[in-house]
Amino acid sequence: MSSLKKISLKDIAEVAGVSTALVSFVLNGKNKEYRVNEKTAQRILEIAQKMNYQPNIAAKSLRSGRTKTIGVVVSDISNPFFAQLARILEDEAAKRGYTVFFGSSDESTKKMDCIVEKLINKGVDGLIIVPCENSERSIISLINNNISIVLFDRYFPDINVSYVALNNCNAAYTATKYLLNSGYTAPCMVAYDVDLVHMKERIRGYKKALSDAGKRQQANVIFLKQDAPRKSADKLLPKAINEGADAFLFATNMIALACLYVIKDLEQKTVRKLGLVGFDGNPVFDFFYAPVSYVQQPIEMFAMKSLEILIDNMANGNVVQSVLAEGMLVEAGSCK
Amino acid sequence: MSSLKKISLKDIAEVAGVSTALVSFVLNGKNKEYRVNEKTAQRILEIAQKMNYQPNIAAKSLRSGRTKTIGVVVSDISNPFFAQLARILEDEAAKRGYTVFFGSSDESTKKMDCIVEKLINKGVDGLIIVPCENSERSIISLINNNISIVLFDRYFPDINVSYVALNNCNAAYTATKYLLNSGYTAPCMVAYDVDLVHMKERIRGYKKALSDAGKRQQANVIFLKQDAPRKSADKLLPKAINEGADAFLFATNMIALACLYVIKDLEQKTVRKLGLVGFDGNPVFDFFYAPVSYVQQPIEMFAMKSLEILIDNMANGNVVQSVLAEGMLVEAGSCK
DNA sequence: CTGAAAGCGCTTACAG
DNA sequence: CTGAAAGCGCTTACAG
Repeated sequence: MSSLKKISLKDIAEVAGVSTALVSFVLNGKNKEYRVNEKTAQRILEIAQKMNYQPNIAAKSLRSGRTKTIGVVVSDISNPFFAQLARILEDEAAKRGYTVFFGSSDESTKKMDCIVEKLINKGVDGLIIVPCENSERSIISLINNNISIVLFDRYFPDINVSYVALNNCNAAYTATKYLLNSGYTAPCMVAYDVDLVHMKERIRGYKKALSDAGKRQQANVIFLKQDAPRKSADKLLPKAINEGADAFLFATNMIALACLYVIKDLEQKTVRKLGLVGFDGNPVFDFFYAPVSYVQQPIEMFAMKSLEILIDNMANGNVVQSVLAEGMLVEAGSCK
Repeated sequence: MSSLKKISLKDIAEVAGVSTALVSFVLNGKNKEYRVNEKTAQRILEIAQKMNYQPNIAAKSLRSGRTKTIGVVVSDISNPFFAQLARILEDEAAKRGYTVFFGSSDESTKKMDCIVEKLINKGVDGLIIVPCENSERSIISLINNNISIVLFDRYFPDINVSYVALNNCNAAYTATKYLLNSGYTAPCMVAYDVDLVHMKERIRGYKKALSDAGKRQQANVIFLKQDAPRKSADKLLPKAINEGADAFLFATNMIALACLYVIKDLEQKTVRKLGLVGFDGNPVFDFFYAPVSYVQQPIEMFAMKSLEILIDNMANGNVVQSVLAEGMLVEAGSCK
């Protein structure tokens, strides 16, 4: 680090000829509260400025017990959806005086626990977590320890904790309805075989749309393995098409990508007839030879809301506040 | 945060009936060095374990002046190249007991300075920086303040500081040669109009390859605006093709993407004849109707090396160590 | 309106 | 081999 001796409160106090208490009051904007003499306050401020004072965060943290730091645990920071989230959180948190630590769980509860423990140990004031399958216990334990926390993207209906997520059921419903209205008769949903609400809800929306269209019997959900989506897609997609599927609803961006890799190698004339809708946009869609529509998530709003709720919780205690936002269907050129 | 009172050294000391000094020695693995009684050490360890002791990082930092934290400043964490880097750094740093803070400069020196200042203020032990245009002064000032730092992806030949980057000249040379060997006669390079070594070097490699092939005169570099690459590509690419360009070398992933958006709307038969090579892979390449080859950067190795050098510098003083790694050309199916 | 002092949890010379 | 104590830089009751 810097070899220049850092300026401390004491240095400023000496130059100003006052006590460190006074300097602390002034630099923390508490000069009114402690009725510091206006002129003295002014002088202290000027000196601090001139000496380019930077408070020692470690000392502040030790004293106050707060670090102005928050931890964010996502599935994988290199996944575009979460990379985008990271960027927005980074900027927004900075605006509010917070810094963010990121961690990737790879959808493993064990890793998630490990990262959360490290983050808490680092002294984060609160956590934004994308919980993975079977992580209910970990989340409950955090709540019991009175740690400020907001779940993101997914949540557990039985756990009373703040969350920010998409109204997945509605989004899938809209997407499916769109396919049906566009003339497709047998849309098939491609999902992950995981027990997480966002997935369940997307499937529920899909089924509900079919049901409302009098096609309850035709609901057809293909489940891919989360750790090898492409491999399962390789087998299952052609089979579904053979059995009459004329459209696909991809439950996540990664699923869409895996499936498009498979679909692009099928016969072009077959593919051109397919209706395709994904969750979250992707440049790849623009280059695919058949149009791909998608549900757009209001990710910026998600990021802001998560932060807002978390910061409010950290300041005023944990009051559960949740956001279930609507997605927006972005139609690709013309879908059929 | 947690409402449970955290366990401190003192708590352990009381239970063990020893002084906090002893506990500190043992828990920091300095029991040999301070010749702590073997049995006492064992007992302390057990008690610490049983009480689930977690050291207070703020106190440690305040005392030691180190935070076991490093700052990473990239152009934009949501750019896939840097998102990938982030993921690897996060994992590797954790293995070495470090945590990482990220910041995005948006290629602005002002933002870069601002982020760096915040990071230093947060007490990071060192920095990995992707320097932006005209940031020489900022880098020099960091060096003068004796801050451990490793430049990433780009560097300044005139500044004596550690860096980890691609051998850009060689990579561009190889890519251009590949195009020439594949039968293309007038490859054109598409670059950003910035004064950064990595860009200059890529252009130099391209020119050198042409020159070595006796085509020095045909060198043709198109410069896109970094803040609106697509817009400039819209004008300049068709013009280049009209003037005889039969292949393109895209200097970055973002440039490739912008150009492919433009190219895909051109006449198919024209495009199919084009030779296309980019820097860094991209799923989009797999879906483009013409094959796109690319130079692959050893990003994992980059991340490891940066960390290694930085950690070494932080421990043993700033000894300049640099890595200039070779890229690897990944040929798309068949290029022509 | 201001200062002296305690204390956050740790590490480490120093003394024995 | 072990303990008492200083001090990292800050905040904040407390006394005046």
